[in-house]
Amino acid sequence: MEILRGFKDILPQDINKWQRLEKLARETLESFGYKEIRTPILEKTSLFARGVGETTDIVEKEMYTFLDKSGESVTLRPEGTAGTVRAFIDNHLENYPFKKYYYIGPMFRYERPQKGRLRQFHQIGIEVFGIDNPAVDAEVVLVDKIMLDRLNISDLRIEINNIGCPNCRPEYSKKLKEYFQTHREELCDDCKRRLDRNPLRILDCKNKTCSRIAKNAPKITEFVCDNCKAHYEKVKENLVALGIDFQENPHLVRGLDYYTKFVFEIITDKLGAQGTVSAGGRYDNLVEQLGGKPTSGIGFASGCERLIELMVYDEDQNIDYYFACLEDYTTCMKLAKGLADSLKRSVYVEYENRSLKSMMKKADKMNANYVVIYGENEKEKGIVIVKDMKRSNQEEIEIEKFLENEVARWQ
RNA sequence: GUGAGUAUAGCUCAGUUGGCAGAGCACCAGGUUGUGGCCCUGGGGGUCGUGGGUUCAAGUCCCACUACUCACCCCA
Repeated sequence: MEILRGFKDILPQDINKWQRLEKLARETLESFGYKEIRTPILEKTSLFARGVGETTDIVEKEMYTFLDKSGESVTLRPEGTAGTVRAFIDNHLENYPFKKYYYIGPMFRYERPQKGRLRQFHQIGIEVFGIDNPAVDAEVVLVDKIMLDRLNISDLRIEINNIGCPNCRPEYSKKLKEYFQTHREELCDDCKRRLDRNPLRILDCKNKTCSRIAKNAPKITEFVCDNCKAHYEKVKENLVALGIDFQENPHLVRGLDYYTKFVFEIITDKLGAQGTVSAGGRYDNLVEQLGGKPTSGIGFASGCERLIELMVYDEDQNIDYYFACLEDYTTCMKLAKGLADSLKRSVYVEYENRSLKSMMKKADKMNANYVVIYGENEKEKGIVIVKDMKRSNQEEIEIEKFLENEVARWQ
């Protein structure tokens, strides 16, 4: 039996990184008033088709979609926003005072695996509902940035852009199409296809000829409506006020249809081709599009696997007490129980019949702070030996005073 | 979906012009009687990714398949 392609076990050896990532992310997001929301991993296919966009690559060719036993088409979530919006509408969260949410969990996309790209991957994301104020756009970037700082991830750059709204983007899209149409023959095959479907994506093409042509393409800033323009300018002002460095990238576009106005990406060049660590933006029409009352929205999503590759930290895996039992396991268990239960210390009782030497070796490998030795000699004398592995010394303690003695040690 | 590279022990990898399957790390056991790290000695572990083919003989050469890695694409 082998694991599915593009899927990965997260092993005990690596779990410290994951738990640290989740802990620091939660602390950061909760300190800014975000509440966790947990939505199902499986949703109706139509949610993503309508939310993410029928013509996006995600919906067209990357979703894990199948029929359930009732014949309903269901899909493993490829991203977190659609489900969160659905939950917001379904549960009438517009009447709940907290409108800022975060999620952590697995997402699924059927893509060819490569560095920083898996078929099951994990995202940490936030969503803010019902706040039009451009100040909150800046807050979203700030929260993302602080989270990354706390994870000790550096050398990142923030790129932003204004991609307009349904009032102004179609006009820009049309102009862009006209422009690229005149260079049609020079474009790569992918871009020829994009010309009809989503000309904005040509701006993002890495093909040399395409990007050269794109350089002289009409700029979206010349077409955005006054509303979008004013919003974007305010976001920038707030970012500057918060001391967040950013670059404007007029070629930054998003692959999901729901984005409007302000979009951003946080990028590293340490991860090869998949350098986007975090990305997000505003989606002012999505709630309405999915059947809710007109409600604005903004959020971001971060790729956990990518964050983990970039996290810098000192690993410190250990246990507090290793119990080297030479015969009387019952007594060892009772002693260990006291430590774990009342003192909240991590304990490991050795149940394998090993030599003392091999137990000492194992305790060393587990990076135990203390080894409690209890064998025939100790039993006769009514004591236990507690060895301090870091200082390499040991003491004999009367068995009745053991817990008391250890309580004192940790005070 | 496309391209390139890789596939030998739990891990990282050697393996000459085809001729008995190797190292380091990890694991286990010893190095006097019940004490870790360093060192020394020994041990267990491999259908050489899978299936064909060439050959007296294939880890090695040929073909197919599969998986992994990176890149395209796409995105977090």
